[in-house]
Parts: sequence; structure tokens; C-alpha cells
Amino acid sequence: MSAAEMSAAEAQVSIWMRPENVERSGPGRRPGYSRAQITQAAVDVADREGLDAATMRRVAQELGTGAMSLYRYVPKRDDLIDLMLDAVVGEIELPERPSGDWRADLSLVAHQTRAVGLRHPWQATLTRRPTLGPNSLRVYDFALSALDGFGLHIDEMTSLCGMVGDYVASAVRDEIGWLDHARHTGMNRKQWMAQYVGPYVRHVVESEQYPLFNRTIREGRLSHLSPDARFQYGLNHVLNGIAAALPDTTTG
Amino acid sequence: MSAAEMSAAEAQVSIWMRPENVERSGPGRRPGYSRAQITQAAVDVADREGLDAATMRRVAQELGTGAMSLYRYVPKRDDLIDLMLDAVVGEIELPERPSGDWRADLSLVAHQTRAVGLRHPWQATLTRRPTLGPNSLRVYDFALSALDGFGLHIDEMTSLCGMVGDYVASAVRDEIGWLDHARHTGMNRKQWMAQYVGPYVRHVVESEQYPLFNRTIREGRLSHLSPDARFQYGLNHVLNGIAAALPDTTTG
DNA sequence: TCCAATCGCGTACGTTGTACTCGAAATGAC
DNA sequence: GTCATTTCGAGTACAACGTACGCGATTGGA
Repeated sequence: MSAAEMSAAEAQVSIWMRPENVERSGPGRRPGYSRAQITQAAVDVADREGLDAATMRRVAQELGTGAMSLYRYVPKRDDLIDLMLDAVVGEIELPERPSGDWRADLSLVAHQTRAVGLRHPWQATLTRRPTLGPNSLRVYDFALSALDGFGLHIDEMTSLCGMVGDYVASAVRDEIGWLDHARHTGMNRKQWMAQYVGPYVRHVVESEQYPLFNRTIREGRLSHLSPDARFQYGLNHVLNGIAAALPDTTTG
Repeated sequence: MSAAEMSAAEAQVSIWMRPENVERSGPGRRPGYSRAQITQAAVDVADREGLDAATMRRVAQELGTGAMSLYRYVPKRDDLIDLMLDAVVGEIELPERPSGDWRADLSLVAHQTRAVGLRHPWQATLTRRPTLGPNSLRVYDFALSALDGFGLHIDEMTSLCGMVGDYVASAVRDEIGWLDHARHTGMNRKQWMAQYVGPYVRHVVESEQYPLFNRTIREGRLSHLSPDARFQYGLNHVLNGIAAALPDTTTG
């Protein structure tokens, strides 16, 4: 099998099954970079300038090399993004084992996940199959184990944890949603509200066609809360919903 | 203000505030297409070949014209995608008013939204600020009004409806997640499972590092259910969670 | 009939991911 | 030390993208 055929075959395989050639012995030049190094450079660029700016050329430039050099370490840009995702999930700090207080544990996962999302705004704009990298698996396992011991079926635990995950993902998206738009249009949030969506919302409200939407605008206090408080407000509802599915712990 | 300056200024405005020039009177050639027509062509292409295939060139080709002709009707491709999103949301069929059975009403919205997601798989892969087009507003208002009359604050209704929306979006993404990947790699689901993720999952399971993940693989029945049943299973949990937040209706 | 406005759309530019290619560098065997 | 072997770094090239610009064709009103 030639090197070209080898590479073509391996390109079909998950990046997590494709360890980079580290500590190789034998003839040939030694690699000057590493996957971790390239991933970090890509994360840095994406943090500063957005995911769209983290092109192969730009990431290579960050490292002081040429675009094609990166392909010695990463098969495709998509795979690099997988690596980036798992890398930032690695920033989530969790204890080895759940505390026994499921509500505190899931709350911790939720807040940590949100913090990562805000630190790396490009991450929330991605929709892809959940990354199965080592860091993601660790967080996933911790969240599930917080609901262990209540006699629930594993499928039920998955569903309930999923509610938290769905909420956090969507909340973070909302929080930073305007960021990417701002980068593209050059407008900050105030300008965007005032120029782009403000007049339209006013127009919709005045049309009186959507009574509940109007109540949201007129009576809703949610959008006036601090981002932290807003996040906590919604999270409480989700956790309350989970509590309802557990065998009664406090009452009874 | 010149025409160029005009167009530059208008480009900053929401597409919903930019009605196309219809039924114009005065000199000048009459338009040969319409926003609705272009939107429909784009949706058709995206349905058949994926959103990435719905380029300006390809959509124009679908209509038998040139790429630049579209820009007489749509300012940017991003705006066209907004139009596409609201267009498919328009396929959601809902009664004029909620039935009074909140669970049935939210269930209806959830199932209809899922159906649209499966019919137009590209839609679920998008993450953007919620479209404020007329069809999206109608669905949003219906969902909120299903929870009206329980004495809840509008913010609470928003949070609870959000849980349903988050669940549906994430469930649909899971259901069709492999589709886009399949289109890119040319693998169908079986091949993807067998070649791409299967060996890696086996490797992870055998490592015994993630006990709850292992239980999911070994004891989980969720992934063996039909997609319909799986969706219903998760939806029931979400609706149960909402029931817990309502003043007691059945009990008491 | 003629003017001014509008449409259809060809051409062109800057950017993207990445296939191909080849010289440079590093090593083990002798 | 010398050389054959292997791998790395990176320049060049290509196809495809969104879209700015500009021009000929078309149209209604004066």
C-alpha cells in the first residue's frame, strides 16, 4: 500500500483513532510542530477573530509556517475543528466524582460549560455530532453519574441530562449570538438593536398580530436581567423539571 | 443619495423590513422573478443536495438564470437563508387558537417542527438568531399561548416553551446529524457506524474509562427504538418537567 | 419618440480548502 | 564519514465560492 493510498484510507477514520506519529524512531526528519500546538493556535485565532478567520492559512501564519504544513498533522480542516472543540471542553474543571448532590453537580457542569462557551464564542455557533474526544467523554460521564443511584434506567438519565445540555447550548447561543453577527456587520450590540432589529420589532409590536410576543416585549423582564441571572433563571426551571422525574427526595 | 449609497445603507437592515418592489408603477423593466420563487428554488436545492450546494450560482441555475440576477431580489446569501428558514416554518400547520389542552398543543408544535426538520434536513444544521419572519412569529405565539391562562408570568412561559424548543431542535439535529456527514463522505449510516465511529466506540468501551458511557452503550435501549418512539420518549420527559411547573391540574 | 429607470447577467476579484510536488533534513547501516 | 531511506516544510495550482461593477436590453410616462 503506497503512502497516498494509506492516507486516503485513513482520511475516512475518526480523528480520535488517528494518533499523530509521536516518538517515532527511524530515519526521516523530525516533526517541527504537534497537533496540540496547531490546535492551540487555531483556538487562539478563533477566540480573537472568529471561527471563520481560523483558516488553514491564518492558523499556519500564527505558527509562522505555510498552510500546507498543517496537513502533515491534521487530515482536514473539519478534523482540526473537532480537535479544537475537545480542547476547549478540556478547560472544564470537575471533581473526580460527583458530590452526591445531583442538583449541585449538574449545576456545576452547566455553569462550567457556559463559561467555556463564553470564553470561546465560536464554539456555540457550531452544530455537529457530539465530539467523542476524551475531554467530552469525561464531562458526559460526570453529568450522567450525577443522576446515578436513584434507580433510574440509563435511558432516563440520558434524557434528563440531555435537557440540561440542550438548555445550556441554546442559552449560550443566545448570549453570544449577536457576536458573530457583529463581527460580520461591524455593528456592536447597541447599534444592532437600534438599527437592525429594533425598528422591525417595533413594527411587529405595533401590528398587534402576535399577542403573546407583545407580552414578551412589554411585560417580559428576562431580557433586562443580567446574563448570569437570566441563565440561572432558565437553569432552575430545567433542574426543577428533572427533580420531578426523580423519586421524591425532599418531600414525602 | 445615489443608488449605490442607498443600497449600502439598506443592506444593514433586516430582510423583513425590506419588502421587494412588487406592483411597482413607473418606468423600467418588470422583474422576471420574485423572492418567493427564488426562496423556493433555494429550498428545493438544499433539500436535494444540502445547504452547501445551495450556492447563488446553483440556485440561479435552478431558475435558468445567472447568479447575479438573484441580487436584484435578495441583498446577500445570508438573507436568502433567513427567507428559506421562515419559508419552511410556514409549512407548520397549527389551528388558529390553542385547544386548551396545553400538553396536546405543545406536543403538536413539537411534532410539526420535527416533521419540518426532517423534511428539510439542512435547516437543523443552522445556528443563528431565531428568525423573526412572519411564519416563525406565528408558531412562537401559538406555543406561548398554549401555556396562557395558568397565571404564569410571561417570562416563565418563555422559559418553559424554550425547553420544548431546545429539545426539538437538538433531537432533530441528532436524527439527521449523520445525513450531512454522509453527503460529505459518501458513506451511508451503516458504513459510517461500521467504519468511522464503530471501531472508535468499541475502543472507548474496552478502555473501561467511562463507566456511564459504557452503560449507555451496553444497557441503553434508546438507540434501538424507532426514531418516532425515541423522539416521543424524550418529549414526554420535557412535558413532564413543564407539568411540574404548572399549578396542579390533575392531582389535588 | 425619447428619456430615465430598472432588470438580466457577463466579467472579474479576492478567498477558501486542499491535491500535487519536490528540495531539505534527519536517521540507521555500513 | 557516507549513503540510502524516509519524512517534513512549503510553494504552486486549481476549482468553487460570494459578490462588486458595469453595460446592454427593456419598459412606462412625457
